[in-house]
Amino acid sequence: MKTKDKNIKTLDEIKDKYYGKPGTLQREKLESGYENFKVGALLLEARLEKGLTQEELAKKAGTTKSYISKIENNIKEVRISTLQKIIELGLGGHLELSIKL
Amino acid sequence: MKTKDKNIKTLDEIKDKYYGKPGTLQREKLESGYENFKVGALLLEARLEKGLTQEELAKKAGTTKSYISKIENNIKEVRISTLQKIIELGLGGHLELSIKL
DNA sequence: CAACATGTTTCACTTTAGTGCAACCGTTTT
DNA sequence: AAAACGGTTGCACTAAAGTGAAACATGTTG
Repeated sequence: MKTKDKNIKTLDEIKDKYYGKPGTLQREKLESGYENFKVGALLLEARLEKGLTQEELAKKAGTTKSYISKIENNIKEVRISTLQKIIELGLGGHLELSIKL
Repeated sequence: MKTKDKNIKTLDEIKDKYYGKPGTLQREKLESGYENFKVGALLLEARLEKGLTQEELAKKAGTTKSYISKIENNIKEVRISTLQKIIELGLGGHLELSIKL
């Protein structure tokens, strides 16, 4: 890829590559945050906004790029505390949770 | 306790009991959603708003009251997908996630 | 094309969430 | 004061997250 060039290498290009063109099922899921499918997309987007590679994020968060990859591709479920840790340490942000009834 | 009397047996009374009077450290953490401490409080509040007992929630969500108790008391970490399941099946609501950078 | 960067995948190993059940503790209720 | 209700705690089991490291795919750059 090559996302180092100051963040914006267009998030949409990334989405196209990872989730298909707009209109496809996967892309719709990404956009609407369907089920836990959202988790990977959420982290991916946040990471790209920070202009970090998986490896950089992993190092800061105290984990490995392979694990980050698995989260972003929704291959592994993730604990809330783990996601929080990655976001806080790796991205300097924080996770917000809320229950809508 | 006795929360069946049409939902509101004052949420604040519950908070007092579980997290101490306003001003204490635990209560502050609850109110401000500090770290993963928030997860238990979040579920507790949502459940009380629906006027359900742990057992009723557990049954709907397909789990046990002991597990619900452990989540509410932050004794066990919880996966995002698991929390989603409990909220959707048990409370008829949904979990919202967002990353603040 | 060779070297490099980024991300994916596999394998193996340790820890822990998820689950069930049973016993227990305080409060209410009868 | 015994039974019922709501919640907590303990133990044991198994499925999967969490972790590391290495190999691989692919695109990019010198």
